[in-house]
Amino acid sequence: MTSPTPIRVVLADDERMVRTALRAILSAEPDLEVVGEAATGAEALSVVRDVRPDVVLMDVRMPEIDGIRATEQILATLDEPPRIVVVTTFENDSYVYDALRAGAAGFLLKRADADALVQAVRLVARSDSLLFPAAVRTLAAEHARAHPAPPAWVAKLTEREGEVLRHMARGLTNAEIARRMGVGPATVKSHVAAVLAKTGTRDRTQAVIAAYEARFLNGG
Amino acid sequence: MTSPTPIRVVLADDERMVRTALRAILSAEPDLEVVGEAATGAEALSVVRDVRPDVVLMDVRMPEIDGIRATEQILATLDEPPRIVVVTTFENDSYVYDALRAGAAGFLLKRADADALVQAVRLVARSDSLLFPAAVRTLAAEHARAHPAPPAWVAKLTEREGEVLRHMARGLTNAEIARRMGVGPATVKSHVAAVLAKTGTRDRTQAVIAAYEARFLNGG
DNA sequence: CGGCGTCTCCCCCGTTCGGCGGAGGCGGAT
DNA sequence: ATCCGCCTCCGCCGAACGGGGGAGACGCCG
Repeated sequence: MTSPTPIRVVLADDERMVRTALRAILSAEPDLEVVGEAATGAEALSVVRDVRPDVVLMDVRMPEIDGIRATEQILATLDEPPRIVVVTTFENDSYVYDALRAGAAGFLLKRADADALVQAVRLVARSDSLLFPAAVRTLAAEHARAHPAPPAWVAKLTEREGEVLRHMARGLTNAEIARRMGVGPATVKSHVAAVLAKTGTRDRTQAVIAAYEARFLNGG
Repeated sequence: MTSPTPIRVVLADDERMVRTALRAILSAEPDLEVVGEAATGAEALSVVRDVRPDVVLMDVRMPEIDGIRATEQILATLDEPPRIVVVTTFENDSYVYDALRAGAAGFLLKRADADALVQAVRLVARSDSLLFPAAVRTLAAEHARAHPAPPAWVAKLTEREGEVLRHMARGLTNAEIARRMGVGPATVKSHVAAVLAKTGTRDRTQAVIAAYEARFLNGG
């Protein structure tokens, strides 16, 4: 059942102890072979280019180039790139998203036990026919589309104008906004006019549209 | 390295041949044991309740109760539920999302080779410390928020009313909408009134808000 | 001190909007 | 043949809206 040629693995982590531990775990398996190590993202790039491994265990936090960027560059520059498993200590969500978007084949926590580690390596080496393959990428892409950079006018709104826009985006009239904010209707009119000017819109409807497009509303 | 007690697996698929094939593959591994089979979602539920497996390979399409619902119910009703791997022929995105949302531990294509299959079973049995665990759930949750069920009023809008609402949501006035649609302003007024009535809103701004909240606009 | 931005409020004016009721034509369903 | 839904349009009215211009108060900063 064991394949004739072992799975060639490169370890990229700035801490020597981590590399040593990983090497010890992987070397105990006859079908796995650690063929290189790197302590920085840049080093990882050149090592991978030289030894052409099947799998890379890539730490996120590393000097010079972090693991995410190293992953991107490896996948972008090599013809038949290795499968890359991003390794980190904490399951920071944005790391996971970044790793997915960068094209990593998997995401592994350092607290994972030895058995999970070796099975992860075998798994990613075997291709992505398993466990949320391509679809996970589309999820990550969707996540990226869901968090675009906000337009410039958002920062230019004063606090009061922002409040008014929020109320406008809830469908309130000027009079209602005035009541809720404890000011006169004329004041609200002024704020609305300022909002229209800064958003480059001509009426409250267009302003609300702009607010939605800019994802100006936090809840919703 | 092999654990003393084998991993207990239940197969749920309405096609006998698939079950036989899976059983053949899994039985060849000393650390895996097929302890039950089910041909329907309902059957899967009772079998799992009886034999208490570690892992369930669950087909999506099944009579009576589909695999997704069966997964939901198993996870909801059992105290220490098994890890469930959803199996299907095509990598339909919505299936993947549904599986994730239902709480499945993995997603497997039927075209996956035997080795990938057994490693998948071993992997999910070993817990989710690996390959996009909890974070994948949050992604799925985000996807669910991004694609909620549209409100009832969407279906009740006539074609013309829908067009008008789209134009309203682009910030056009009644007169502009009338020009673009090649009708009189009075006609647009009628359509707008109908839209307001059916959406339960009192002015165009609130209607546009409703359109955005309902994701009535396809692009954007 | 003197500008500057912000928040507050005022008046006037024309436009737009939304609510009301009505009407005719057209096509599908019963 | 009749009803019903949809699309098309009409007039009238009050309310809300947006533009214009202005003004006083406050605080910040150079």
